[in-house]
Amino acid sequence: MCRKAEIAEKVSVAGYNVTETLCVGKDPDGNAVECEFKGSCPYFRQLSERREGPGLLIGAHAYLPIRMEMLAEKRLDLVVIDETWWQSMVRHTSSPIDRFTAKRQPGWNSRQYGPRKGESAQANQHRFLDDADEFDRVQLKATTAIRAAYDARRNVTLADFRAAGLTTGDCGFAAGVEYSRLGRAELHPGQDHATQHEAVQRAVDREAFTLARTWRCIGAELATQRTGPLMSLRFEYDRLNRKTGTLENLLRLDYSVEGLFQTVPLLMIDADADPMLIERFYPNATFNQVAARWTGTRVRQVTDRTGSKLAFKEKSNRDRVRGIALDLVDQLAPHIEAIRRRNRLKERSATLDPRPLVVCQMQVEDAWKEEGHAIEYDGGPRVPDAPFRVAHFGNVRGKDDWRHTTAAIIVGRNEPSAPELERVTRALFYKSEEEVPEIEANDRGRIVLPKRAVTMTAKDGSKATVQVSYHPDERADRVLRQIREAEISQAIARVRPVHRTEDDPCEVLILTNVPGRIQPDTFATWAQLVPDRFRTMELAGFVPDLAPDCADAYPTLFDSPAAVRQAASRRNAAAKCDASYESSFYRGCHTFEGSIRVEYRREGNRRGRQGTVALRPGDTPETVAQRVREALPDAYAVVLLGALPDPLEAAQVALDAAIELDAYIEEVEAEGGVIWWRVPAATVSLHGERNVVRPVARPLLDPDPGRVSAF
DNA sequence: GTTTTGGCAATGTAGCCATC
DNA sequence: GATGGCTACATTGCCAAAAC
Repeated sequence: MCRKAEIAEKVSVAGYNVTETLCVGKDPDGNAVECEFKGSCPYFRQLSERREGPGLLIGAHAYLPIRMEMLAEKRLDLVVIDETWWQSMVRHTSSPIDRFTAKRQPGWNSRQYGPRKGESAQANQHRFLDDADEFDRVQLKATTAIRAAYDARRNVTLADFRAAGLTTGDCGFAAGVEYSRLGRAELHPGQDHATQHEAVQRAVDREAFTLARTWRCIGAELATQRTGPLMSLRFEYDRLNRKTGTLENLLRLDYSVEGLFQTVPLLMIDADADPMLIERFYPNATFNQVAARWTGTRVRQVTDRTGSKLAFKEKSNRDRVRGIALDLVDQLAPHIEAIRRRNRLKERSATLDPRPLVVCQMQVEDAWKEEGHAIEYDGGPRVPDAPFRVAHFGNVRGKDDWRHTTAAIIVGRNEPSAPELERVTRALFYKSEEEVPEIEANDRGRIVLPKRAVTMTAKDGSKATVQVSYHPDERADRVLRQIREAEISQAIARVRPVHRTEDDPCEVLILTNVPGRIQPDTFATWAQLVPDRFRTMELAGFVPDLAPDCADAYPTLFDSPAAVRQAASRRNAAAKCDASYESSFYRGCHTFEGSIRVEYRREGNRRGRQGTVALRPGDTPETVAQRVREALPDAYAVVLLGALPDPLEAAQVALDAAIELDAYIEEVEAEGGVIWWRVPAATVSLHGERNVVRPVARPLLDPDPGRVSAF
């Protein structure tokens, strides 16, 4: 990227040769001079490399509208444009109305009024004076139309300008006069960045660029058959000027610049390409669809939450999203751990990082930072403790850091307001014959996008009807979808689904009901995804068996022991049998996958109480006991029920225990005894088929199951 | 050393209320 | 109407002291 890109574009727009003005040229005295950054300029490096033969030039989208010698079309065989570039072509600027109507003269010092071949000094001066007179006449026409509309507090229309006699030709002439006031000798490559910036800034101060652009926009719209308000030009009344602290009435310009490379073969690669938007810049484009197969990527989408910006201003909703993410991280933990072991030597590489990616609105990312969560965000330092990585909408395009992530969670969506959407659409299509209709304010005076019902179908055949906002104008609606839906597909594309295999799977969770281009495998509801309070305790790592202990350990989740009981009762009502099996099974086995049973006592009650603690890598009896005491500071005499295996071996131990228990039950039943519950078959099969040579000799219901004290 | 008993922690259900 | 949060109330069951 050029270090003077913003100067380069202005210079280019003014019709100057960018290379001669900024890169390599002559100063006013005719001395050869060059840009201070030329030595480190990737542009020039690419240029010199290319001179040696066929080559490849790489530049940012910002170059698309800039005329540069190196990018002259005759020098190029093929231009390739990647991803959504059209947004970099939209511009907005504004200037005080009275600056546009103020009396001004052409710039005598500009190259426009330099002596021409065979032109006498007198003829030269006449040409200047004639232009000054002509500019006065043109300006008067425009000012008449603008003043009338301004006094009536309405937007100026094309009919107003036509009635005043203004033509497209007038506007082109006036734009040239504005540029003449830039001055010629003020810019040359020998100046340092600051001096050039100042020179351009002086021109900006003189509003030459803005005023010239204003004429160009008016001229372009006058060339249409429309008669209504201008699409590119609006009055803004009583806007605060932050620099001066005064209120101003402004002419606001929304327009788009034109893409170069119209005569050279051009290939655009864009998964979300919209033909109408591309044809706006490249009318002769043809479109080819390339089908891509995804394997190993499972997509789930919620159908009952939109995920607006407003919704995530609520901390409770941000917490719920965090809960969903942590839940998914927990479910994927064995997979993540296996990848980490495999990549142990390369774990510093961001690309190989298996931790899930959460893509959210910027405000959510900022709030999490502020709330002090361990968070690793895109562009920030590595935070190994963070359970997942975070990036925000608008900042994920083209990035490749999440190619091997195990999951992506897309949180909410970015939707522009109706007026903003209309501004962008008008900017894109200001030269077209059709106006962009504007949405009227509702009863409360708010301008909001209407909604319509859209039915989505998942790959599993299930259907969901959701309310989705849209714009009645097709162009605006396409722009809306480019901003909203395309950003979601871009976020999903970060996990590189096309390059995945069954061995490198990825779970994608879309937490918005906006239907995108990507068909989900299945739908989910918000309630299904948000962990309930018991799951939240599990994710926190310690689940006491007793309700009062739950309430004490998690005061933010439960107000009282009764609340725990009630919640448990309701939860069990939904899956009564499972809960009984599970709790019995927990109690029967000393260890379960990734967790261990603990017993402890609390002040004021000598009775032993139990709970389950999630194991972390490297855990010892002391660290487990410490976590119990962190949750319940008055807990003492914490013991672990059973030995503490490596968490990764815990599953094996649990399987042994389950098989052992099953054998015991069969034995009891063979002797005519009755046991009212069985180990659920799913628990045994969960860990896969495994040959067990013989059950462990130790009786399962050993009254002294080898307790390990933490003290 | 064994059994009984009182106290109370823990549990489940019913029902009310607020919110979505 | 569904859901989630709470309290009241009756019942269950555990622990430890008391009684045998």
